[in-house]
Amino acid sequence: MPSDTKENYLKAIYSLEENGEKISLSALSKRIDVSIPTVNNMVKRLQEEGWVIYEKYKPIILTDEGRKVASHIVRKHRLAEMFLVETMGLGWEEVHDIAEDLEHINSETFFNRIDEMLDYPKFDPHGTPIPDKNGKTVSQNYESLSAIEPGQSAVLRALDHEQKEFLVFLNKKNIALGTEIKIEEKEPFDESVVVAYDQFKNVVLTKDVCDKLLVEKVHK
Amino acid sequence: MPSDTKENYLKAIYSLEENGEKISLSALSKRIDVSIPTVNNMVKRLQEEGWVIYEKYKPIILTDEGRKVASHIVRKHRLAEMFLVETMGLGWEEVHDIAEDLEHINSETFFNRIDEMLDYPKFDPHGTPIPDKNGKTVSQNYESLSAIEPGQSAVLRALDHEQKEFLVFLNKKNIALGTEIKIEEKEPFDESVVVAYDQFKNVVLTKDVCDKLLVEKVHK
DNA sequence: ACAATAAGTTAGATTAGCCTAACAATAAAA
DNA sequence: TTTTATTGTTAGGCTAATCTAACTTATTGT
Ligand SMILES: [Mn+2]
Ligand SMILES: [Mn+2]
Ligand SMILES: [Mn+2]
Ligand SMILES: [Mn+2]
Repeated sequence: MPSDTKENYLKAIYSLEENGEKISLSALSKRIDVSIPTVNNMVKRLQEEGWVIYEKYKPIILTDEGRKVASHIVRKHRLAEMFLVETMGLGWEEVHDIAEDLEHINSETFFNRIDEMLDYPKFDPHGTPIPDKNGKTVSQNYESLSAIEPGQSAVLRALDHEQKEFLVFLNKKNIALGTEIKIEEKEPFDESVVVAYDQFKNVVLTKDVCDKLLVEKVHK
Repeated sequence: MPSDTKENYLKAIYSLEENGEKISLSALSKRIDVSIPTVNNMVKRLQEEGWVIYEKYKPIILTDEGRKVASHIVRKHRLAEMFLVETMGLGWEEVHDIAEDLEHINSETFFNRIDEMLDYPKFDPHGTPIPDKNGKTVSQNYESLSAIEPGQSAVLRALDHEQKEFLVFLNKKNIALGTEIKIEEKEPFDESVVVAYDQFKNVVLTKDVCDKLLVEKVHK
């Protein structure tokens, strides 16, 4: 088993892969906030231990073993987040940091029980899919709210960032997963939109926000 | 804040102090399973950082700050154990190892919520007191089952060891906290006892086991 | 095609936490 | 009171994970 540190590297590679971003040393360096030489050195070690494949100046690839470990960490992270929200009643904005620690807990018993108590959830509190024990995730086919045309409605299904500030912002606006949002108007100048949802009308959302809201179009 | 490693040293010193054992480098070394020179070196560092007081060839003492940190770790450990048993339904024999990891989680929110969900428990699943936020513990005044005379009864209140094998043994014997045990007979030769409890009669317990069962005498 | 920029590499160093081997001090036993 | 056993100390070394400074290779824009 790799150390917690190595688990974090594998997880970071896995996430970049999940988002279709290119996996360079510098991308990794930014993601885990560590100097490039450090990443360079660590990736070599991960390679020696069979978790990744890396050649000078080429992108980093997870081996099957590496992907298995990484998906297991991600699974534990997302199960933990779900547990913290559903069973313990914490807010979706406060669970990520705690899950960063919980994901490294090494106990099948603990996570099996969480999985069972939550009735085998497929998504975490931010709508992100939870990998199963074999690392498989249900594919999600959402589009960004920015892609929805005026007059159309869409249901919020997931977020593509889980920064505390963003989640607190959504709380303040009373937007949650499942909220049906109607695009009333689009301002061409700054690409902001006017939306309506639940009892709220004429709410303005910037493009930055819309980009991060992953929705499913409503066909009426 | 000290590192997880340092937290473990402080916790070990705290536990030895709690059991009234003398706190030497070699005792610590055995407790945390690390060489004596390593402990020696670490204790010096803990001293520099103000967590302990140590002079060559003298016993180690926690500073107020050190005791505060240590009791907080112990609090988190025991709260975690209680949560794993009471809320998650794990057995008292499987929670210690998981709690060894959970105790280092750094989230007031997480542990406050656990404390709240458990309705502010005073004892962990093994009957050991949980320090409050100020490090205070309710004093327990139990005696070992070995000290109970034939004909007398006593209620099991706590254990002074929580090795998995011991707890599994107690499960097999159907002995739990709260079980009222009557001493029927004492064998002088090997100090084993014959006891009765619930529907069970003529159960033989060795002195080794009785020593570890902390009870409260029943006055009838 | 070439200069500028971005990305990756190498070397050398540091800190935390651990070890063993050899030695010194204290406490316990004879 | 010596001897023996326990306990503590010092010295020297190791690995994991990090850093900065200086340099090299690749990519990009003109
Ligand atoms: Mn998260
Ligand atoms: Mn999440
Ligand atoms: Mn425990
Ligand atoms: Mn316990």
